[in-house]
Amino acid sequence: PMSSRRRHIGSRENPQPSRCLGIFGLSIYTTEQQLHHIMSKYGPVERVQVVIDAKTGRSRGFSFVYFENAEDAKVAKEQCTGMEIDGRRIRVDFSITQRAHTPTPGIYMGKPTYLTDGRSQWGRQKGENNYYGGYRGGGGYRERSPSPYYRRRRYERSRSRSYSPRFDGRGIG
DNA sequence: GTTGAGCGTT
Repeated sequence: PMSSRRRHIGSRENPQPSRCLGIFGLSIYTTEQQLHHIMSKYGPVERVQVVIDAKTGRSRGFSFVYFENAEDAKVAKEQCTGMEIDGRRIRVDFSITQRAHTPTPGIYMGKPTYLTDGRSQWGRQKGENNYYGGYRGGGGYRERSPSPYYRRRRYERSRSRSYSPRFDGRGIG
């Protein structure tokens, strides 16, 4: 049963149309300014908020965009889902929640982003070397190949190297 | 500089 003081409408699978869009799957380098620029094509935008992780100060990879008109939000949602920004394919939906939580003085009451024993949700200790665990086989987290995401990023990085002595026309010597 | 999924704590 849902609280009568709920701050969200609808459900994850079935968000109800509103002026507020949630944008997910963002690169952590995508800015509110970029998003504003993109979303303004569909109508006046009241506000853009990229959600920042309080601990690291970096984007958590999602944001909320408030349009002035729900109709514009609808069009933007339809047009922008699947769009690529900074190498990431984004998902756009009507927001379930309509605003941030009310700030609570004192201790943080939200869901923890990280497990409290310092172990990430992938079972690796923070700071542990990436390459050695996997070769033990049988349960090592690296026995599988890197994720498609990671391989793609790696590929793009290699493509964007600005200088390569072998291929600059002069050779190495 | 970016892994994995993610609905927000000014």
